[in-house]
Amino acid sequence: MDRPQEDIIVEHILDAIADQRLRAGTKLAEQALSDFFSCNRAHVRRALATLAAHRVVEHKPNRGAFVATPTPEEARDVFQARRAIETTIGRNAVRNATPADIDRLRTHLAEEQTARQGGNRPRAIRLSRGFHLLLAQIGRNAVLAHYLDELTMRTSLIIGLYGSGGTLCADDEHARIVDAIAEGNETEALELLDRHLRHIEQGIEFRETRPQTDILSSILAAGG
Amino acid sequence: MDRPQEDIIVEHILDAIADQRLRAGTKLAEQALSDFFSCNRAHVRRALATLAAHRVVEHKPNRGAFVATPTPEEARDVFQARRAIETTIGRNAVRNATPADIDRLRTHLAEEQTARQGGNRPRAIRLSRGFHLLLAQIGRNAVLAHYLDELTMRTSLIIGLYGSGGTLCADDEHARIVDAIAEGNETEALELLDRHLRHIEQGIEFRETRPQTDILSSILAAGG
DNA sequence: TTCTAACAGATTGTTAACAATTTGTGGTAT
DNA sequence: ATACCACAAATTGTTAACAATCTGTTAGAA
Repeated sequence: MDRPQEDIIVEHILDAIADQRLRAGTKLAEQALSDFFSCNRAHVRRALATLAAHRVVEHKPNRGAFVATPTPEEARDVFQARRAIETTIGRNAVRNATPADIDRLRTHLAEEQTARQGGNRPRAIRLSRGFHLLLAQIGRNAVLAHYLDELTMRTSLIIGLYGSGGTLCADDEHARIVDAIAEGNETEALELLDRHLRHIEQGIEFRETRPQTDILSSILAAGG
Repeated sequence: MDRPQEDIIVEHILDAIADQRLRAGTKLAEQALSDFFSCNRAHVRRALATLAAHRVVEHKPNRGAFVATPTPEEARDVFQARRAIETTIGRNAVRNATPADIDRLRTHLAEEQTARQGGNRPRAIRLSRGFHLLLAQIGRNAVLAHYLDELTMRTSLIIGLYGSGGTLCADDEHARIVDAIAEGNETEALELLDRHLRHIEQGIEFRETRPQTDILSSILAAGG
């Protein structure tokens, strides 16, 4: 692995953001993080620099690092970027998907449904995001996959900020996308994917946001 | 400004990469950088972490940081990602372009032509990239603009590695794209943009690459 | 000559101490 | 009661020293 110590911090925080445990605006105090990860502040500071470069953390001089708070304009841009990127990802997926890939997708769908029916919302959120990342993996373009990874994390922040109560990918939409991919019906798959993304976007509603005062350590401890 | 010291280092190195002064594989020694920027190594290390997150620097444990060396597969992915992103950027540009924007584009084209005819290759490279970034600015999607910024820098590295001698955006192609935008002809503009990007990609040819032994300080000193 | 091993120098990695800034608290005056 | 100021605590920012690792050179043996 690359620089294990720092990468662990980065991954841990990214996971917490993706899972909507860490919410927009939460302060990421250096001391708290270096305590939690049993490392020194230099590691934490570099990890925070990395996270800031990924645009999921904002750095305020002399005030510290905070989980990014996307503006409504940024939210709009993120969704448009997702449509642009996932259209190409979807096309790649349709063209590259092997039977084994279709199996992986269907297995994933089943897990999603189980989590949803079992009322396991945190897991449903994670798997819902995982579906989109799985498509990107099948599409076999690492650059687009990486950008989608970033965008889905920012989407998590946006939904946490502006989403109505139960905002979540409808998994019957996921299922229909898989059907279209399995049939090799590119037009249909891309149409469904685009509509799906627009549905997610429609589920958000801009409103005033409150300052965040969550306690960091308990949030991070909840992670896998 | 955010964290001036570090951001200066990051911007300086990004500029050098975009301008093809810093080539793939060049070692970025911490001491050399902290000497050049008159700062301490902690700043340099955080700047390098940021650059690594942007995928233009690779970090090898205990060996140091190097300008990234994109593989042929990565190059292919970068170009496909550019087509995906710039298609949406182009559409936004056609729809949002004001007469003032068209003026800016035409002014830019003139500067490009001057640089090219005057044999000023470094400036031609910078302006050629600038054209694409200007389109992104007119498109008014900050997320896509940022990704394009990253992708154009990676394109610079790719062309530096695998480009045939005079690989450069043909500026008559740029001019025709501007014409289509000025006419509001979206289909034509997007078609031309896509073809333009494919032409750039066709100008590269994968071959073995040599280890790089450039001297960092003189490269950075050449920057604006 | 060629290969190996040991050493010295240079570079990266880690840590702790100190400085500067902000934040919260308590007291005082209006 | 409220506004304001001063002080203390906490947090971020900066720096230097030290440890670990790698690189290149030199000497010696096959």
